[in-house]
This record gives sequence, C-alpha cells and structure tokens, in this order.
Amino acid sequence: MKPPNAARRSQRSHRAILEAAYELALDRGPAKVTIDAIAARAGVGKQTIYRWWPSKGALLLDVLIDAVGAVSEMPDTGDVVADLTTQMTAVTDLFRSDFARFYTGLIAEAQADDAVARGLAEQLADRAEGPRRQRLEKAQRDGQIRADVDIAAAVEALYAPLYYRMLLRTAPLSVDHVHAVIDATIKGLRPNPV
Amino acid sequence: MKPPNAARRSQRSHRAILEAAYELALDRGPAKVTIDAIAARAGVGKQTIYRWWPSKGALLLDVLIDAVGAVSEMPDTGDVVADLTTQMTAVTDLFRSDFARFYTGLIAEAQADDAVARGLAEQLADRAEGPRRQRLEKAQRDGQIRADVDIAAAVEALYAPLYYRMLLRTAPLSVDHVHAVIDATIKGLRPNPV
Amino acid sequence: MKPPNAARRSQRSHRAILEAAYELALDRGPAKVTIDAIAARAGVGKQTIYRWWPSKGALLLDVLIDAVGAVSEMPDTGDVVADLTTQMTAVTDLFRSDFARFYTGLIAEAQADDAVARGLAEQLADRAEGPRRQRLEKAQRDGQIRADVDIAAAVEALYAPLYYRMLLRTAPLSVDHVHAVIDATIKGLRPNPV
Amino acid sequence: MKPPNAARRSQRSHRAILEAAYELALDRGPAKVTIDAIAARAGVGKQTIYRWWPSKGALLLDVLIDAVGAVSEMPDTGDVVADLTTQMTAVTDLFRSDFARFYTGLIAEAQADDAVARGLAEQLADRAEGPRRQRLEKAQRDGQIRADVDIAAAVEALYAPLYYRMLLRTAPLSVDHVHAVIDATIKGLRPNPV
DNA sequence: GCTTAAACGAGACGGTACGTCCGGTCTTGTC
DNA sequence: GACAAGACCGGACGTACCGTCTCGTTTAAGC
Repeated sequence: MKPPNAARRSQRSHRAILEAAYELALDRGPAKVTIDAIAARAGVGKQTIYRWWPSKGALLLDVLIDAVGAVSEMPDTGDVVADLTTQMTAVTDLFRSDFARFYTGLIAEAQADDAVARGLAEQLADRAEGPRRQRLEKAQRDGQIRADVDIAAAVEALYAPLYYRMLLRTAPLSVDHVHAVIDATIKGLRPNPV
Repeated sequence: MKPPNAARRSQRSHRAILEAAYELALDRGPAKVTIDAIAARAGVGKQTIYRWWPSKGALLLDVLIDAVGAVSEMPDTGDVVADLTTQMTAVTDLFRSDFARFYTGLIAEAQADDAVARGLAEQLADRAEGPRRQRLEKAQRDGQIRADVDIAAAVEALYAPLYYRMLLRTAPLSVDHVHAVIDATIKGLRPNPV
Repeated sequence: MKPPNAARRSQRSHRAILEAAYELALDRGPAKVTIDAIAARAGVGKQTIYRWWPSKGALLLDVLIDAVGAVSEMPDTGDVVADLTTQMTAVTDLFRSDFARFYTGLIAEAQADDAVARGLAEQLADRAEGPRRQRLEKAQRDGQIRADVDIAAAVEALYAPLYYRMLLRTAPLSVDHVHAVIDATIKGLRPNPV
Repeated sequence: MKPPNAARRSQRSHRAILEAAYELALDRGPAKVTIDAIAARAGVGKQTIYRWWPSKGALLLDVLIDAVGAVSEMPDTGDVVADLTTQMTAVTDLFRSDFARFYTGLIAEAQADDAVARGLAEQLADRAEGPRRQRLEKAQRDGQIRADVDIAAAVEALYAPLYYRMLLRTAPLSVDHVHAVIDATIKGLRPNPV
C-alpha cells in the first residue's frame, strides 16, 4: 500500500515538479523553496510531491541529478597536471556560478536529513570522485604520480579546498587558487631534495 | 534608536539563552531548534532573543564562539609533521564527536544567511586558519617546508579534506585518513625524484 | 481566489469552533477569549478560524446567532400590555442571566469593529425589533395603541431601558422596573386628561 | 507602601497623560489605544501611568471626566417638553459627534472591567440622570407630569433610546427621532381618551 | 541650602496572543 | 488509482503590548 504504482506515474507532472523546483531554487535559494510553491508553480497537487519524494531534500537531490547530469568528466591528454588544472578550473567556474547556490543549499539540507546526506555522498562518490580517482590511478600507472600515494587522500587534497571555499567562504575561488593548490599538492610541502 | 542599550543587557538572560540554545542544538540538531523552544528553556521572553540577535544563525554562531573558545591551538614541538599529525587528529576527533552535528548545522545555516556566513568565515579565519598558517610559516622559516609554497593553499590541502568528509560524508574520518592526507600533501603526489 | 470554497468546509470543525467559542466566552467573558484558546479547545488549526471569519467579533456574532436562535417571539393574547409585560420580563430575565455577559461583550466588540456592528444591528432589527413592532402595529390596528404614534420610537421607549441598564448598570434590572417602564410609556408622562 | 504620595505627583505628567490619551482615543478609537503609545506620546514612563491608574479603562474614565466636565445641564424654561426637546437634541448632537466614538469605546471597556463599569455608572447617575430626574420631579410638582409616574423609568424611556441607537446603531440618531420619542413617551401609547 | 527619598523618563524583561506561513495529511471530485 | 485542488491540524514564525522591574535623573520636603 505504501509504494504507489510507478507505472501509472504521470511523466508530465514529474517533469513539471523537477523544473519548478529547479527554477524556484535558483531564484530564491533552496532553503526558501517551499513544497507549496513548487506545487503551485508546477500546477500539481501537493500530494503528488509527497507521494513520490519523502522530503524536500530528496526532491532537490533528484533535481540536482536531473539538472547536472554528467558534469565531471575528466579529460585525459596524458599530462595529469594539465588535466587536473583544466578540470579543477572547470569545477571552480561551476562553484562560482549560480549553480553554487543550489548546490550549497542542498548540502545544507543534507546536514539535517540523513537520506539526503546518503544520496548526496553516493552521487558525489560515483559521479565526481570516481572519474578523478581513475584519472589519478592511470597517472600512477603511467608513473606521473608516486606509486605509494593514497589515491582517495590525493583527490581530497586537490578537490576538498574547492568545496571548502565554496561552503565556508574564507576566501574566493579563483584560477590562482587552483594553481596554488595543485602546486602545493603535486610538488608536496617538504623542501625539494637537492 | 534601533539598537538597544547594551549596558542594560541582562547577563543572566544572555547566559541562559546561550546555554539553552547549545543544549537544544546538541540534542535535536541545530536545524530543529526553534526560537520558541530556546526562549522556553531559558525562561526568557522571545523578544529578548530577537532584541539581541538578528537570526537563529547569528545566535548559534555566538553559541559556537561561547562554547568552543580556543579549540584550535597548534602545538609546536619543532617537528611540523608531528605537530600537524597531532592537531589534525584532534580536529578529526572533534569532527567525529557530538559537536560535529552542531558545527555542520551552523554551516548549513550559513548557506542561507549571509551574516552567518560572514561571521563563520571570520571565526574560521581568525581562530582556525590563523594558527595553522603561522605554524606552517614557522616551519617554512625552519626549512621544514618548501620556501615557495603558498601557505594558504597548503593549509587547505591539509585541512579541507577533514571538513569535506564531515560535511559530505563520502567516507569516514579516521586517524588513517589523517596520515594519508599528510603523506600525500607533505611528500607530494609526483614520484620521488632521484 | 480569496474566498475559500464553502462547499468543502468541514462541518465538524465549524461546529467545534462555535461550541468552543461559546463555552469559553461564557466562562471567562468574550473579551478574554482568544483565537488561540478557541482553536486549542476545538482541536482545530488557527488558520481554519481565520479562513472563515475575519475577526473574533464576527465569530462571536455567529455564535450568538447559533446559540440564541429564535429567542424573541412575541406572544399575542390580544392584550398588548399583558403581552409586553410577559415579553419584557422574559428579556429582563435573559439580560440578568449568564448570557448577558456574552451579549454585552459582543456589543463591546461591535464598538471597535464595524462589520460586527453592522451584523449585530441587522440581527437586532430582524430578530428582536421586527416582532416587537409587528405586535405594536397589530395593537394599533386593534385600537389598543394610539394611531399616530411612531412605532419605532415606541419600541425603543419600552425596550431601550432594558439594554441601558444591562450595559450601563446604573440600576438593576427587575420586574418592577419592567412595570414602571410600561406604566410610564403606555399611560404617558403627562397628567391624565379629564 | 502601595499608594504613592499624591502630593508629590507631577502635574505636568498627569496632564500630559490625560491629553495624550484623549488625542489617541479620538484618532484611533479607545480600543486601539495602548499604554505604550500613551506613554510615548506624553513623554512619560509607563510606570508613571501604572502608578496612578489601575487599568486603561480607569484612565479613560478620568479622561472622560476631565474632557467632558458638566455637559448635561438641564434647561428650565418652565415648559418641560420644550426643555426635554432642547436637551435631548443636544445629547443627540453629542452622540453623533467624534466624542461618541470615545464614549462608546469607554462603555465597551466597562463590559470587561468592573471598576470602570462602576465608575461610569456613578458618573452617569450623578452627572446625567440626576439633573434629568430633578427637572422631571419639578415638572411633576408643577403638574406638567403625571404625579404617580416612576421618575427613573420616565428618564430612561426618554433617554435610553439615544444610548441604544448610539451603541447598537439600528437606526441613526436625529432630531426627528427625538421628537418621536418625546411624543410617544409624553402622550403615551394608549389611545387618547375621547 | 543641603540632604535624601520619592517620583520620574527610559526601556529591558518574562509573558501572552496576535495573524501568517508552511509542513505533512486528508478529502473530494476528475480523468 | 493517480491526479489537481485545496481544506485541515499543528506548530513556529516575528511583532505588539502587557504589566513588572531595574536603572540613573530630577525634584521637592524636611532637616
């Protein structure tokens, strides 16, 4: 009795809800989007939203997946440093766009809603971290990355600073910042052996 | 005429509010704390809260400052790697404690409230990043850290992964994680020369 | 779009609200009845009250209409003085009962709320003054009342003193008072001719 | 310890409060006057109001006494019907002026505040009904009013309709209304004996 | 004329109720 | 049976006033 029959789901309503939620989230921030407003803009009954999503966060997560798709493809020119620079710059641009508001809002939602947190972590691991790790693992096999380095830690040392600045706003994101992080991480912090 | 006379502020109420907010935030999460509940638990009129804080986030920020105090002191044994290990392990422990729930909730609040975002960034820059940078700068002067490295980027490469895991929960925080991040960052990702 | 769809109104809630309001008004006086208390006692959301009534006074007016029904029937024994005595005594009894508190409270409300004033005046004109005038007009046709007397003024001369004492409390309402007013008004104040 | 020393009372504040209350009551209705607003407009601390008056109603009652003074003097030309016509017309004019709003508001206040009700009844009995009864008693002695009529009832039959229309607004006050009431009451309702 | 206790202005305080907003559920037709 | 519409209960919001309670500051009485 709980799960409704997905086969009878109205595709028209489904799409209208995702689009309404996305538009509202962009223009007032996800925290200020209400289910009422989404339903009204989508021309949909509130029950239809509650029928298919357990919470506002879950809906926003679907909106994210729907809107973003496969954003994080890693280039592979053979030069891992160049590729990281390219891709981290792209991420920085994304994190400075209107989309950031949506993304940070969703992360905020995840702090109070475990289902959203799990979905978001999974999404992040699969779509974002996965390709990054694979690229670094390839570079490791190519001898461009030290063989005994922990790949997960390496990805985080490179990318976490971008999320950190987006979320905590201690300093602005910039291309210079990308270069500085790559320089520090690739070359390492200890003095160059002579 | 707008700002109330701070000299007449009731210290008793002020403390009771901070304590009530802290206790409530710990036991149900900051997002579910209501001004009504804080006022009731503190034995205070709601107006007294609204008189002195512009938003729930601003109050929680004060609670953070009040509750945490000087948490982030950097040790200085002369060995920067040992000191980073010590301190990052302490931060990891903090980020795995009940306090994390409070902290992430406040960061969530900051995503929808610019004043909180600013206050939090300032707090973070002054109390957390400051000592970390100073320790690395000293290590730089001591020759333990490469002279041309960007200190801000270095601090982020080391610490941002801790915030990243606390907030995004892609993987658990652990002592091993701390070691992996330090190894990757200190030694760097490129193959050891020689 | 503003007025809600009356067809979908919950009869259960409607009745519960009227009854809760009536009980609360009787036991603490209409001025001290709050919308919060009515909603709580009726087991109803406050919005449901605000959806259907524009003000507390409007609700109390509906309560009056609901509670009183057809109180003011005029008897007709053929003897207009006897009938007036009977009916004014009944009104006096009503104005000395607990109901008076409710009624005076509603009249008080009307002094600050024009909609209530209009509703109350209409109610009074239709349900109370109407039958009284009709009885006097019949008596006029029967030759028991002087043909050239202004019926509206006559009704007021007889009944206004009852409202006056209920509201201003310069002296108590009583059967003797009824007799005195009827005597003064029916026989008139000027000396008996002859 | 309770009653403050009246000798030290500030006349300046006393007057300012009465005036502020009167002005505010006229321009927004007594029900919407707040102690806060009176204090602010009078340039007076709220405590000063609470020190000298037990309730808003009590203050408004003093305002009434202060503002109205001896309004209800009865003329005495020797012709009681002419005198009643003159004076009831004056009362009607007063009840149609801005003052009516103030007066009805105070009567409304009295319905929920016994002290105000008592004060108002006393005021009414002394200042308004007293002179009216005395005039009718004189007329009785002069043979213009039937000897066995109840004077209190007679005064009410004449004047209560004016209060009734002011408070209940079933019909407008007017000179014609005054004439009709006087005609009905003086001549009486029963047919003229032939 | 000096002292001192009161009454005063200002306004912060603990509370209560306001009228609004929204979350999540339930109900009533329609398709 | 999923849907659009929207009424419903509940509960938090931020505001307005209540009546009480400090705070200094006049101010007028009595020494």
